[in-house]
Amino acid sequence: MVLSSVTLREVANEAGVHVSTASRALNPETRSIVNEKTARRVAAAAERLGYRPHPLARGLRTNRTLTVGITVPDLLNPVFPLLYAGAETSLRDQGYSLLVGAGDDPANPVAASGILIDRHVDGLIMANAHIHSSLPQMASNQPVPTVLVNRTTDSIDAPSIACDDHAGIGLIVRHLVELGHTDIAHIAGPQDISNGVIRKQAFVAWMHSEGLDTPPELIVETNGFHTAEGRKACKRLLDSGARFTAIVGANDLIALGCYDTLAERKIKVPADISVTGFDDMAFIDRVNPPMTTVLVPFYEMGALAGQVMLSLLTSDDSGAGTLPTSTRLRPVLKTRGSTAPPAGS
Amino acid sequence: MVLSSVTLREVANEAGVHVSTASRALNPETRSIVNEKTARRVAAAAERLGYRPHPLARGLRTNRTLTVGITVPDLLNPVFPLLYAGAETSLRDQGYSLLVGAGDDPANPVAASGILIDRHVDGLIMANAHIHSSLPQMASNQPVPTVLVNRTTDSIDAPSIACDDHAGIGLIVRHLVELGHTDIAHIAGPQDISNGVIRKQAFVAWMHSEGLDTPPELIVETNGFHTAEGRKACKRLLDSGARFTAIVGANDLIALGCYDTLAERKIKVPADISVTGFDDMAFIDRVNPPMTTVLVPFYEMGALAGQVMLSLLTSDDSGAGTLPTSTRLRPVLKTRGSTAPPAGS
DNA sequence: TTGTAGGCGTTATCAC
DNA sequence: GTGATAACGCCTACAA
Repeated sequence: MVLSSVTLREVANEAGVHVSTASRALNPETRSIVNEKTARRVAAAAERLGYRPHPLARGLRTNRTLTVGITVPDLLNPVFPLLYAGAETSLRDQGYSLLVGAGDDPANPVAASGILIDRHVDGLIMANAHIHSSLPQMASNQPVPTVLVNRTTDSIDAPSIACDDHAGIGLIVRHLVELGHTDIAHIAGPQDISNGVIRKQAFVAWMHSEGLDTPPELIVETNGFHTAEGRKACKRLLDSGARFTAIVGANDLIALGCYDTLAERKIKVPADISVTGFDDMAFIDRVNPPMTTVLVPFYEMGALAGQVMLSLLTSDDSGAGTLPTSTRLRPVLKTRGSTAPPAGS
Repeated sequence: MVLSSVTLREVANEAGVHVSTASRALNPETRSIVNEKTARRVAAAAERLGYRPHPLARGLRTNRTLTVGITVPDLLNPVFPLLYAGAETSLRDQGYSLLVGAGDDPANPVAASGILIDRHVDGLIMANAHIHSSLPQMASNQPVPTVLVNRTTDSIDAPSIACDDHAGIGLIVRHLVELGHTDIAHIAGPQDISNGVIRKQAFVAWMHSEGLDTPPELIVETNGFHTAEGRKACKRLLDSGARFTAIVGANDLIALGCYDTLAERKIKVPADISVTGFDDMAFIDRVNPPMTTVLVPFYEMGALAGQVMLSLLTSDDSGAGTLPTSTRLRPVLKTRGSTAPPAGS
């Protein structure tokens, strides 16, 4: 239990030593310098008085806040709380707290991170990068140690952790082809977001490698990974008059939007048209019909991002020899009730 | 864009004034004391240099961090990100940032808030209170300004914002009675959480006021508002051999657990048994069957909690005349596909 | 091994 | 109305 605001000076008095000795005794890094016995006396005094170091005073002095910022596009998409939980788990043990910034404005990608930077976070985990996002700069005029997660971009030179979207789309396309589909549509995500681009490119590539065609009218783009965008895009697809028996959604929410539009038009999933998602977000296995999708390990991505951040934060040579690694996690196909052989077969 | 670490002293130099004058000129509270013209000169210099006050230095001096902690039981339940978003919206405009603490350990209710307190949050929004939770204490040995939200407890003397659970259960019970149900079971939440207690009591009260019986075997309790708990409780209910045609779940997740157990036993919802939830969490309208539930305005609750917190934080007389208000927001019945007249009618 | 002194950037209390 | 000075609590050369 946290009790009173005891200062280091009081601990020092209680232990009969001077402040600096108390400081050294309590700091793991410098504990070795101090006499074994006095160190224990100080520790005991600190314990007895319920001493808690003042984070602001310490931070002002050390120029570190033990705080890491994490920016996510949208907290209401359940995958991002999951990502957060992963990162938090990795960082909490080392004494770091997470400060969340939510927002997905492409025009002002730094908006969410700006407030975090102003608060002097020691590092930044970006899950909302746009392709042209630039690395926000820190008060010290040096870039904040940054880790990209979920989305990547070449314009930020930072370690990145993401899902192997190319492979994921491959799982989906092969699954549909095995079911007998040949006319497959794709509702792509925004093309200023890496996931949107990669999944679309992967879709084309895998279709071709299966010997299938990808006519332009069967690929439509959205302005966001949201249900409403999925609804609109699905309408465009249907209104184009093009024939297809399956829709590959760029993520689960877009695919959910397809559910809505198809239901509106009395088109049955999967009897008339198969629909697939991407992410395997919470509860997507319980919608009607349960959605065939690809699991993206968001929790693990977050946990890994946290660990990479830790290694960035504790690397002695700051910036020089740190190698920006790029990790791609393996997706897993989740076959459920939204896919079936095409009507004609 | 945040650029360099310019200090107040540099701004003062640039403007040709002393640091203290610069401080006063930049602080809205004290701007009036300083000469109109020099104030503008300082402001211009600050703007030109891209000055950002150092939050740690300021906080160390003023003993305020412009940070509010929010503790939630479980970020993976989509209602809590919603709550968070509401609070964040209210507080951000006033310059406050939110620090999240997640956890729901009844044995150590302060666990989640402890880390926040240690970081000297200016206030605490508790959404994870247990009935016997005590008010965590601040470093200053004075209680942190606290707002209870979502869950309440008498053992903490703080303003509270919650849903009118009693009324909500009334909506549910009347709905089921109108459908013709008379044998209605309740799967209650944990009885060390206000929502669990109130909803259970309300269930009994409303049943009686409808002239219906509540035999003890038709009321089972869970250890948490989770799907797994709902599954287990539903099994106990069925295995008791008692007859019933409807289950009132203490929240949506518990009701989802019922879906699972009932499906396992080939019992159809709502044909054989009707099931209701509580919260109207995201996507619960898309499960199979779409769940009849009661909407709890979590976003509004969060926003209100943020505003109450602001008034606590800006009240001049600290603690003396502040009246702990208690607000109950109105729930809304959402009739969907998980409820129907009982089989015999 | 321990004590001394200075300063991180800001605000508040003086005096001018 | 403005300037000088101290202090918030902590860490860290440097000196002893």
